[in-house]
Amino acid sequence: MKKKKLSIRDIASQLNISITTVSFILNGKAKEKRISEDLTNKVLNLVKEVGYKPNQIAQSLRTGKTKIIGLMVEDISNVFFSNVARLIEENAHKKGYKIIYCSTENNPEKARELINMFRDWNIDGYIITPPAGIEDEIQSLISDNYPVILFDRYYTNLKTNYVVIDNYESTYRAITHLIEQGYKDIAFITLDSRQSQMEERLRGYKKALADHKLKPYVKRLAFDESKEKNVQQIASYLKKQSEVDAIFTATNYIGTWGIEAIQNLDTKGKGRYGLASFDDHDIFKLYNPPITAVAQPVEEISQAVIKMVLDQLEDSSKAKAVETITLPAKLIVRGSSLSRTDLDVVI
Amino acid sequence: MKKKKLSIRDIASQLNISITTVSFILNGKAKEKRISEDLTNKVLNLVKEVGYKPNQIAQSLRTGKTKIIGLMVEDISNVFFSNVARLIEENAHKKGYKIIYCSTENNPEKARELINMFRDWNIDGYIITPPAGIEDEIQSLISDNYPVILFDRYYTNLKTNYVVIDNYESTYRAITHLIEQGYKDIAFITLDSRQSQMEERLRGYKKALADHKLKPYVKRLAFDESKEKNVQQIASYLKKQSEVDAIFTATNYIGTWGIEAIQNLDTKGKGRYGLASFDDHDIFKLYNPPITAVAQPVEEISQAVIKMVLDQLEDSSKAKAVETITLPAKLIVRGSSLSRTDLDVVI
DNA sequence: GTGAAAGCGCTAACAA
DNA sequence: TTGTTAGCGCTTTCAC
Repeated sequence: MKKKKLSIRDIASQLNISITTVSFILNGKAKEKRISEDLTNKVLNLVKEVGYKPNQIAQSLRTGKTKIIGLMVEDISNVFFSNVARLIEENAHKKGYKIIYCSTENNPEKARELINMFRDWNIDGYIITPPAGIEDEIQSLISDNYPVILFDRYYTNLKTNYVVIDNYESTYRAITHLIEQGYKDIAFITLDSRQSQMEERLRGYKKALADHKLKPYVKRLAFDESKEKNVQQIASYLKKQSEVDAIFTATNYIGTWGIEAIQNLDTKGKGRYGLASFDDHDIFKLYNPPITAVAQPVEEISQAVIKMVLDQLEDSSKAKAVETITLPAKLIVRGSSLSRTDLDVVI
Repeated sequence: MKKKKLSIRDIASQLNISITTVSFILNGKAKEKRISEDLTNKVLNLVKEVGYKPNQIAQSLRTGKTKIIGLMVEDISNVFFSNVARLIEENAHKKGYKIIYCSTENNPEKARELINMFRDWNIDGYIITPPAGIEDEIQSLISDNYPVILFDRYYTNLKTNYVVIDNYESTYRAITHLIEQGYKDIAFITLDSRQSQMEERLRGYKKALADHKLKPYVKRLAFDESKEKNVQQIASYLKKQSEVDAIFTATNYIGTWGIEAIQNLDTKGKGRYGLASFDDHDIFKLYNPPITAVAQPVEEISQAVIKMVLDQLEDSSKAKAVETITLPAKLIVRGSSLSRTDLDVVI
C-alpha cells in the first residue's frame, strides 16, 4: 500500500494550528512573523519525527521556482564534459540547487527539444554548450530573463554570458611545441564546424605555422559521420599528404580516431608521426607513446560557470550585466610530440 | 520582459469556451466527450498558432504523474553506463517519458539522497544500478508501489525486477580462453565488493581454474581508493606474485589501471602478460596489443530495462509480478590474450 | 502571533 | 455537447 504522503495540513491539524503557521516556520519566517519559539520547536520536531517533506511540485507551482538548473552538454560520455558536470553538480548541490543534465550530441534539433522540455518544467537557469544553429532559442531564453551561461563555446554574434578557454593561445603553444621538436609538416585535423572553439583552435594553428613559414595541412571531417568513416577519412588524408610528419587533432575524440587511423596505416620506413591533441583523455596517458595534450582546466571552468549562474539566480540585478571569462589551458607534454631522435632515446 | 506564459484560460477565453473543453481536447478526449470536430480543430489550431504548452508542473500537481523516469547509474562517464543511458533515453522519449539521470558513484549516501530528491519530485519510475547498502530504500520504493528496475547488479536478498548479464558464464568463458591460449597463472583483479555482478565474475573465474586444476590469484582492490593508489596496488601485487603470466580485470576501469600498472613494471626478460578484461572500452581497441574483453550487450540491456519500466508504468497490474532477465555477454578476442608464441607472429 | 482565504494552472466529476 | 466547480499542496496577503 502506498504510504499516503503527508501534507502540510496533516502537520497543522495534528498540532491544532493553521497551515499558515506551519508554512511560515518551515520557510524560516518564524522570527520575522514573531511566532513563539515554543511553537516553532514543536512544529519542527513533529516535522522531523514524522518525516514530512514539502511537495516540491506544489511549491514550484506556487512560487514559480524549481531550484533546478539545466545543464546541456555536447556529450556527457566525453570525460571533459562528464567531469565538468560532476563538479558543477557538487557545487550546485551545496547551494540547494539540483542539476538535471543531458546531451545535445551537437544536434540542434535535439537541443531545441531539450530547451523546450526545460522550459515546460520551468527550471530556474541554463548552462549550455550550444550546437550551431540554436542562436534564436538562446536569445529567446535571455529575452525571457532566464539566467543563461554558455561554456566551451559561444556565439560571436550574441551577447551572452560565457566561460571558455583560450583556444587560440593554447593551440598556438601546442603547435609551436611541435615545431620546436623539429616537425615541419603538421596536419590539423578538425571538424567541419564553425563553432567558436574550433575556429579559435584553427586560428592558433595557422598563426603558429605562419610565424615559422610552414605550410598548413587542414583536414575537416564531416561531423555527422560515423566514427568508422572518419577514421578512414583521416587515414586516406594522411596517405595522400605523405609529407606530413606530425598531427594535431582538435578534440580528444578526434585524437582517438587519429590513433586508430595511424594504426591502420602502413608506416614502414617512414618513422612515426609526431602527435598532439586538444583535450586530454585517459587513452592519451596510456598509449605508447603517451600522447601530448592541451588539458582544459576542468575545475576552474566548473567553478566559474556555477558561480555565474548562482550569482544571477540570487541577485537578478546581476542578470543584466553580461560577463565573459576566458581561462588558460595547459599543455601536457608527453612522449608523442618529442622529436623523433629524442624519442628513440626515451623509449 | 518575460513573455507572460499562456495558460489554458487564455485559450478558452480567446475562443469564448470553457477551460474544461480545452482541457478535454488537449488530452485527446474530444471524441469521448463528443466535442464537435469543428471546435476541436479550432482549439488545436489556436493552440498551435500561439504556441501554448500546458504547464507541466500544474499538470503533475493535479495528476500526481510527472512522466519522468529517474535513472541512477554508478558512473555516467563510464562508456558502458553512458551508452545504456543514451539508449534508454531514446526509447523513453518515444513513449513520451523523460529521463533524468545521475551518478551514484557507488556511494550509498549519495544514492539515498538522489532517491529522496526523486521522491520529492514525484517521478514515475526508477531505474537503478544500486550500490551496496541501500536495500532498505529500494524496498521502500517498491512497497510504495513505484516501478523499480535494477540493472547491472541486484540484491540477492531482495525480490526485485532486474536486468543483468550472465557474469558467471561469460567470465568462465573468458578465463577458459586464456587457459586454452596456454596461460597457467591467471590473476583476477577485482574490487573488494560484494555486489552480485562482481561475485559472479569471481565465481566464473574460480570455476574455470578449478576445472583445469590451476591455482587462483585473486587481488581485491579497496574501492574507495584513488586511482593512483589502486594502480600501485596492482603493480606491487604483480611484483610479488611473480609467477603470474596473465591478468583478468573485473571491470573496464580496473583494466585501464592494470595497463598502467604493467607499464610501470619492469618486465624485461619475462615476456609480457596475457590480458583480458570484463567490459569493453575504447582504450582496449586502440591499445597495442589490443585487449580482449567481455562486451556487454548494451543495446539488449537498454531495451529490456526500458520495456520493463514502461510495462509497469502503463499497466500497474504487471507491477506486482517480479520479472528478471539475464542476458549473455560476448567475448571479443583481441591480441592481448593470444598465446605468446602466436603473438610474436601476429604482431 | 496566528489564521482565513485566494490562487498558481490544471483535470475530471458532475451538472446542465 | 459544453460549462461549473472542487480540489492537487503550497505560499503569502491581509485581517484579527
